[in-house]
Parts: sequence; C-alpha cells; structure tokens
Amino acid sequence: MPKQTFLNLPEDKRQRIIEIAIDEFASRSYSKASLSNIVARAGIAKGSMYQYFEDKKDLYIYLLELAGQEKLVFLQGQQVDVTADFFTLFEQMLTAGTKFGLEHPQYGQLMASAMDPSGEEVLKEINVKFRKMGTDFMVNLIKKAQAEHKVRLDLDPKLTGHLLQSMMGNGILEYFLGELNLSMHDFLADPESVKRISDEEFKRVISQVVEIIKGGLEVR
Amino acid sequence: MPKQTFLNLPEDKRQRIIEIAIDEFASRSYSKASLSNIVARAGIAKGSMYQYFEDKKDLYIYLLELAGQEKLVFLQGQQVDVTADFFTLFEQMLTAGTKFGLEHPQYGQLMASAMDPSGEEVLKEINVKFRKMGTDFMVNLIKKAQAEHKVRLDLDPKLTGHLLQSMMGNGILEYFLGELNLSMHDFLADPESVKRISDEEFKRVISQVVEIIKGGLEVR
DNA sequence: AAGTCATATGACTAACTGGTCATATGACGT
DNA sequence: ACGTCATATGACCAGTTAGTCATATGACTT
Repeated sequence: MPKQTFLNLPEDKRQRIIEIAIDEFASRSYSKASLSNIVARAGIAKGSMYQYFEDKKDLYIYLLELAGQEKLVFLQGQQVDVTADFFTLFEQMLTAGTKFGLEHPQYGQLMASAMDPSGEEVLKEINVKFRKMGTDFMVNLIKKAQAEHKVRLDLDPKLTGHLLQSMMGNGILEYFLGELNLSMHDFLADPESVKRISDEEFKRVISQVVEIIKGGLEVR
Repeated sequence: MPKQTFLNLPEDKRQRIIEIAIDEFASRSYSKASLSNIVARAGIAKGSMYQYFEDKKDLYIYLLELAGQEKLVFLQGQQVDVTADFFTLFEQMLTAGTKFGLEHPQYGQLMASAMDPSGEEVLKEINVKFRKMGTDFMVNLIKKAQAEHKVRLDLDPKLTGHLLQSMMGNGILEYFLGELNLSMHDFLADPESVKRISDEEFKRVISQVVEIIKGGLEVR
C-alpha cells in the first residue's frame, strides 16, 4: 500500500509517476525494473519514492492492483453477460480479455508477468494469489456448466479450468504477434503495430478457438 | 559456442561447471543468474569462465543447446512413433514432453524460459528461433492430418498449431504443481516432491487433455 | 636448465542496484 | 516574525554485477 504522502500528491504528479512506473515494470522483469530509472524519468528524487512507498515490492503490488482495477472496469464496459450460456460467456471473456491486452499493453503485460508460474521467488505469494483467483473462477464456471449438462461430466473441472485459464491470458495476443513477426517488446514499444489486425481477422481467430474448445468440452 | 579451452577441460570438471551453470540459469532468470555465483560454487576463478566462454550470453546459449540435445535424446528413448495417427502422436508427444519436464526439471525449465514470449530483450533472437522450431513442427503435423482428413479442414493450421504448442510446454506440469500446491521454485529445489503423482493420475490427465483436443479438432 | 605455451587466477573496474538519512524547503498557524 | 510539520532532496552506502588483465602455474619441448 502506498503511504498517505503519495495519496496526498497532486493528481497529475501522481498519475505521471504511476504511468512511468507501469511502463518500467511492464517492459522489464520485476528484478530488472529500476527504481533509479523510474525516479529519473519522473523527475523526482530517489528519496521521494520512499516517502510514497515502503519499497520496490510495495510499489509493484500497488501497480498490480491498479492493473486489476483497470481490467475490471474494462470488462464491465465490454459485452460480458455472466448469465449467458457457458460457451457464449467463454467467447465473450476471451474477446474481452484479448482486447484488454491489445488496448492496454502495459497493464496486460504487467498482469501476465505477475501470473507467470515461473516468476521470481520474492513474488511467490502474489503469483499464487492471482492465479488462484483466475482458476477458481474458471473452475466454478465449468462446474456450473456441467450441472446444466452443457459440458461433459467426465471432464475434471480443475484440469479443464487450468487449460482454459492458460488460454485466457495473452495466448491469442501472442498468436497475433507471431503472425506479424513482432516480439512482446516490439508491441510494448509501439502498440499501434498491431492495429493492422482487422476486425474480421480478430473475430475469426476468437471463433475458431471457441469452436475448438466447444468441440472438446460440449456434451454430445 | 564455448572456446576450445573449455572443450579441452577434463570431462568431470567440464560436467561440474555445466551442472552448476544449468542449476543457476534454471532457478533464476537470465539476468538474475549470476556468473559470480556460478564460479564460486564451481570453485573456479571468474577469469577462467571467460577463458571458456565469450560472455554470459554465450554460456547461456550453450546450455540451451545442451538442453535441446538432452530433450531430443530423451524423446528418442520414449515411445514416440512419428508415423502414428495424429492424435496418437499428440498423446505420445504430450506424455513424453511432460515426462521430460518431470524428470529433468532444470533442462525443462531452461527451455521453457527460453521460449517465454515475454523474455528478456537480449535474448529475442534465441526466443524467436526456439519458438519457430516448435510451432513449425506442430503446424506441419496439423496440415498433414488435415490432408488425411483426420483434422477439421476449416481450422487454421497456424492458429491451431499455436494453441497445441502452448500446451506442449510446461502446461501439464504446471497443473500438477498447482494441485500439489507447489511453486516452480519448490519443484526445482526438490524434484522428488512431484513423485507423489501416481502413474494412473498422470495417464488420466494426459488422456483427458487429448480427449478435449480430439473433440475439438477431429472431423465429425 | 631454459624456453614455450595453454591454462588458471583473483584483484580490479565501472556501472549499476535498492535503500537511507541528514538536511532543506515552503506552506501554514500563531 | 517565529515555529511547526509534511514533504522533497540527492549525496551516500553497502552490495552486487559482468567483464578485464597482468601475473602465475605447470606441463611439455628443446
């Protein structure tokens, strides 16, 4: 949690610091991200940073929380109907999740790296927490769909949830990047580079993935 | 490529250095892995390391090559019949790939992190090379299966290949770790901790994944 | 014994890192 | 004008890093 001092800061200064910090943590790993770099770019003194946050980890966790909130807000603005049919909901979530990654590359990357199972040891707890949230949600969805006989009853909800969960992250985005011969770094440096993907192409990819999953999971 | 000096080294010394270096690079990210640490553990002078390798990256790439060779040898020892039916081959590859990760945690982790699309910028080329190899293989397999009408013709081979490829890595292993409430670090520190997984459980998980994929891809 | 040559060494450098702290600033109340 | 107090500062610290290099070792040749 940031200290009160940070929250008392004028809006624009606070925002600038956040933006620069997000950018740093999104484009370098946690340990490689540099506080010295952030304060230099933000034009503040190193000491000030420690008036705002306890330490590096504190700052990082705060940014992750912001990213989570941002994603939540984004998802609420998208067409995601939690009462919809399982496969419809899956399609909507896949669409919304991928769009978030495309439109908010830094937040997306930040959350993706926080959920990376082979992340840094210092961040183990955070990692576990974030992944558990996502997987639990997915597992419950599947259980519900099984109760309604929409999904094969012989499938293990946990295993199936794990598989779907691994697709919900940056999976589709990575496919697009691969097709455009771009690395994640290229994309972060120039998010516009992915605007070349047409709406049709986007929809085609999502619907193919959904079809595969549907074929694999649905009761026949 | 290592320098001749390294290749001239007595077998046991060379092996010891390799083992320690693998351990270091497997358990910390490329940038966090420390040469100072490696030489200290190996009981050699820092300067010696630079008689053996050009620099850190050179060493890392060499270790990756070793890991690749090790995996190849491992796969050859497993029951993988490249002439088999597509879904049979997929099952065999999934089994063999996951087993490799279980039995050679460090090599497995090393290769997984080298293929991580959001890896470090210095390693971009290596990353691209490794991923391309894997994906190309998968894509060709799918194209062949489509020609034989074993896989739905309306599926985009590249997209489908990308999806399958993302499962072939540490996906299943990560599921097991999640079930045992272990992190990747725990597993690397104590590979035995996963021996608790019975053969039946292992087979069950693989066959469920294969069934899902089969349902999703096969011609009906 | 002298010379050669591949190999081994570790002190050293320059560049970083996260984090600290004594000091300074400047707005506010008295 | 004085005192107070939250905020801002950047020199500084101890620790780490990848990489260098003059020097030493020791086996093998002449």
